[in-house]
Amino acid sequence: MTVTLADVAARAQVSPATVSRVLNGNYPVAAATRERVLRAVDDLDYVLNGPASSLAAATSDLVGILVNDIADPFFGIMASAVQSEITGPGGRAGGERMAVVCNTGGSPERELTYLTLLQRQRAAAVVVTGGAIEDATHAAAIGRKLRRLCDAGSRVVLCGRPPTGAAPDAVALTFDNRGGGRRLTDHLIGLGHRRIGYIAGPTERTTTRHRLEGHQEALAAAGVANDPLLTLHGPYDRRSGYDATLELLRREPRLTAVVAANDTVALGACAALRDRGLSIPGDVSVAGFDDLPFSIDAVPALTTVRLPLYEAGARAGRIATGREEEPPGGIATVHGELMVRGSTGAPRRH
Amino acid sequence: MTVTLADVAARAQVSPATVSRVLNGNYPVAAATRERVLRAVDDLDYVLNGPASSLAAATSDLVGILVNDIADPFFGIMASAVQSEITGPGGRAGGERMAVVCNTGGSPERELTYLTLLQRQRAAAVVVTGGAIEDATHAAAIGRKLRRLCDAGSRVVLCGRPPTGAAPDAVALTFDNRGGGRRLTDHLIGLGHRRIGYIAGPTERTTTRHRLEGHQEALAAAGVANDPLLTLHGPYDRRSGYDATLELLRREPRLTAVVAANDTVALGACAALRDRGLSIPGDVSVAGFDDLPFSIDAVPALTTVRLPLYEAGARAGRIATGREEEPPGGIATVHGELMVRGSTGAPRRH
DNA sequence: CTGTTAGCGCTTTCAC
DNA sequence: GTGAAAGCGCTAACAG
Repeated sequence: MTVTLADVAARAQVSPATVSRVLNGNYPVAAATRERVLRAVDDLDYVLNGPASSLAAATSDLVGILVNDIADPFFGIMASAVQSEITGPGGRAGGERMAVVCNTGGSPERELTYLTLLQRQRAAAVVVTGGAIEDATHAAAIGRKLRRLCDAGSRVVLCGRPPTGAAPDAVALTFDNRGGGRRLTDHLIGLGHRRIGYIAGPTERTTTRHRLEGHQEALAAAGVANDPLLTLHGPYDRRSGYDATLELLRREPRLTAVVAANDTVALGACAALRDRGLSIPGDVSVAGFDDLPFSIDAVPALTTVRLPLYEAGARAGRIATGREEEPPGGIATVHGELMVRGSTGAPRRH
Repeated sequence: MTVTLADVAARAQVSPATVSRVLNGNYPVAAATRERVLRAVDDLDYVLNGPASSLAAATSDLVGILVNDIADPFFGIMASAVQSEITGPGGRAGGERMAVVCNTGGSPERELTYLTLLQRQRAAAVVVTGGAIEDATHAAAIGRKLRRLCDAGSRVVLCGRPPTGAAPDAVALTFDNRGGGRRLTDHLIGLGHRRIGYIAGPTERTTTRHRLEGHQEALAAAGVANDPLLTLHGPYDRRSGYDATLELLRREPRLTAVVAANDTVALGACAALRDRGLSIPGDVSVAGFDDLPFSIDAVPALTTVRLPLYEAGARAGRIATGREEEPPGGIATVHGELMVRGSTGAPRRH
């Protein structure tokens, strides 16, 4: 029924081994023979059987990419970058590696499931993006899984996630969330703000904690009291920013600035302020994090911390496929850049 | 070295066949035996070898999703929806199917490459999202490839792309781009606009053509001349909207409205108008297409055509995995909804 | 440079 | 309800 490598061999009048060698291009074959084989492949519309090939060779051309939410450009950009870098020479079968993008929804269970599935597929590499869950049990389980993946021969790269002690072989490209958060709030304090609301991400995530810690560090350094009432937690979505902003306004009418966990949340904050008839930054300044493409189009344009998501993803992809050397110690920190734009300004006078 | 099914069988004191049956859960096995096997699996940290399993069973649990640009929420939303629906009962090995998201960058070559790769992996299903290239040669090549995939047993679903004559077995969920474009321009004409610029997408794509045709249909119906100078083509990005808007303003100073090929392009148009000191919609109205999440946060909020991307993707995922019946004739049209918001209004008086 | 020969680890009839 | 055995289609030594 379906045409196999043996059929191609028969038609090209060579042995199956030769066909395999031509297809994988990793072994010297006479030009004439190669021609004949290639023609036979073409004539028969032959397509290599991936599972059979992976089984025999004990590796696959699949590269897993774990993301929290593929519909969020934060992850989309990284995934796209990883993918653009994993193709090319180095793999089997013409270097055509395939990206398997897995949507975990931020759930540790799904994260584990996908890691198992990738191990099952004998993935050549796995890139895990985004912050980690801080729950000790889950963290340990995921660490163990990552280590098993490494042991099984998959390369593991964390992109935007702190290193896991449990998986020492995994390379980590960590975002400097703390430093970025620090600089952002430093900027606001420099403008004269003192009553600053903070809309944090979901609890129990490293990204959330680090950004928040940076914020608090800045407050402390400036001698500004850290009023716990001014910090709210919520998911990384617009709604959370909207609701939290209204709540902050209720709790502290003298609020002059809102720092959001990321740009999407900041957009929600802006919407809430507009709906309340408050001007940005005249009445309240707003700042985000990440510098996603839409942030420049907010009105006024969003002050934020630019994370080089594409560059980080690309690097992760290269490391995952052995096209770039690992950073020393297997860990590299990726820094963000403060982008001061129209959404922040001096606080209003009373 | 690595633990195999035979190891599990030995430890559970059963035959490999039995272990396989337990793992696949598609065959009666005594409860006690199952328990023993499951324990052995756990004890040994056994993970099924996917390639071996796929080879023996002649199918895989991989579902391919082709997108033009994973960093674009338009595709991210559909991909996420497809993925959320492909897991669950029906597949082998506990129903855990894996999504393979492939970024084609809109290039027909890459599209073909990925389809081949998916065929090589013996993908259980393939969902192709986004508009098709209109070039006859490429269209035919892709049609042939899709048909071969169908023949090889993969289910093929087109999501947001017109049906391909070449692959009659493929199910198509088509977006009503023409109708949406028509309603959008009808709306502007209803407001009194006559000099309307149109920033179309890249040439040679069905999505571009259909949206544009809808626009022209509306002009014709209202007896408004279709000035070819007022239609510009460009990629689906912000930059294109920005540049094209400046060009339109140059070509036609009396311009009172700009219709963009999608929301991202519309955002670029808004930016250009702002930079020129023109107010929206006071001086110029702007409309987009798709209703991506950020569109509501544009200032003023963007008038656009909402496409139910998530719903369409979810349906595609269900059909791809046999959890929902195909639409009659294998074709269904997905309609958009006109969302009138602040970015469109009556034209200014001269 | 090319052919021969064993498997890779699993599924699946076919018996029992 | 369970086991034995025969491949699935390919790759990788090993010869030549």
